Amino acid sequence: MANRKYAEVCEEVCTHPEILDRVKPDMPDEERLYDLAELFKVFGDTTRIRILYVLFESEMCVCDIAALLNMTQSAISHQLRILKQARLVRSRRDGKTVFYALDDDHVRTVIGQGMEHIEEKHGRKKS
Amino acid sequence: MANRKYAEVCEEVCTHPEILDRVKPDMPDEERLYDLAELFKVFGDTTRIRILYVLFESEMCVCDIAALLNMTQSAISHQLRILKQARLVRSRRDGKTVFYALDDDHVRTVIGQGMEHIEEKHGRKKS
DNA sequence: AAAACATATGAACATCTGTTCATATGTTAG
DNA sequence: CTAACATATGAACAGATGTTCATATGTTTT
Repeated sequence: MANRKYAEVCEEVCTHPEILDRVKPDMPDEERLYDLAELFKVFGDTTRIRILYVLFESEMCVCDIAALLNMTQSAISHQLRILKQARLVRSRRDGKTVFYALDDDHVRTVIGQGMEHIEEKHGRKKS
Repeated sequence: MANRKYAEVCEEVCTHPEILDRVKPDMPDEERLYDLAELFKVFGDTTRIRILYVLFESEMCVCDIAALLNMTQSAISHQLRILKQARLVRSRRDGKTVFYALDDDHVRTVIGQGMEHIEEKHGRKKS
């Protein structure tokens, strides 16, 4: 089950074994790629993106975020849990309320690059 | 239906109107935030991440990618369509075969930052 | 024109995901 | 201790998503 997979898909004319053999060793572990996809999955939801954007400004309690986004406290809490598990936000408790904040600056960079990509691609009308 | 939403969620003690009023005008349009989430959704799948990583090395035809990832030609083609719609890859036809390549460098930056985030967060054992 | 091949695509299916609702946990005030 | 409040969480439901299968499109060769 090791290396007859090349031939399974298309004929030998199409696949270029030399490329395959060169590229394959450079691929990261499956586990890393899986984790990476999981991370981006976290960014891939409007509610969570909006939460992150809100936290760009300042730390905030669950209740404030819910009010600001006009959503249920429960919904926000569920999403904050996901963001926290992904280490994108951290929380501190102050009495009854829990304040959430961005955990590091990768969040800003990633979202910033994403925004750049969108602006660039949407804003081109000619070649 | 305008501004009683603050009170709907929790009592006036919790929400801090001055924060809300300060943060709200700084939020991007809903449409942009939606597009941004859509973009990251594209990154949020193992198959697509693997495809992008493969294309880091060189342009490649559908068949080669399928062979390299040990997946169906159909599955890869479907995913390439999504990547192309998101302007993350572009394609050129050469006879019967179609070659795909990364469309710009935001891809590298975003994935790079994502990787950094993962490595950093996984690699911390002490405070 | 027909055969062969690389790629694209529509429909169907199973799986995953986000919200809601009800309720539990944890903290402070009385 | 009890009431009040902020947050967390489990179950359930609806909608989104990725793969497979069958088939269509497009290109080259004969």
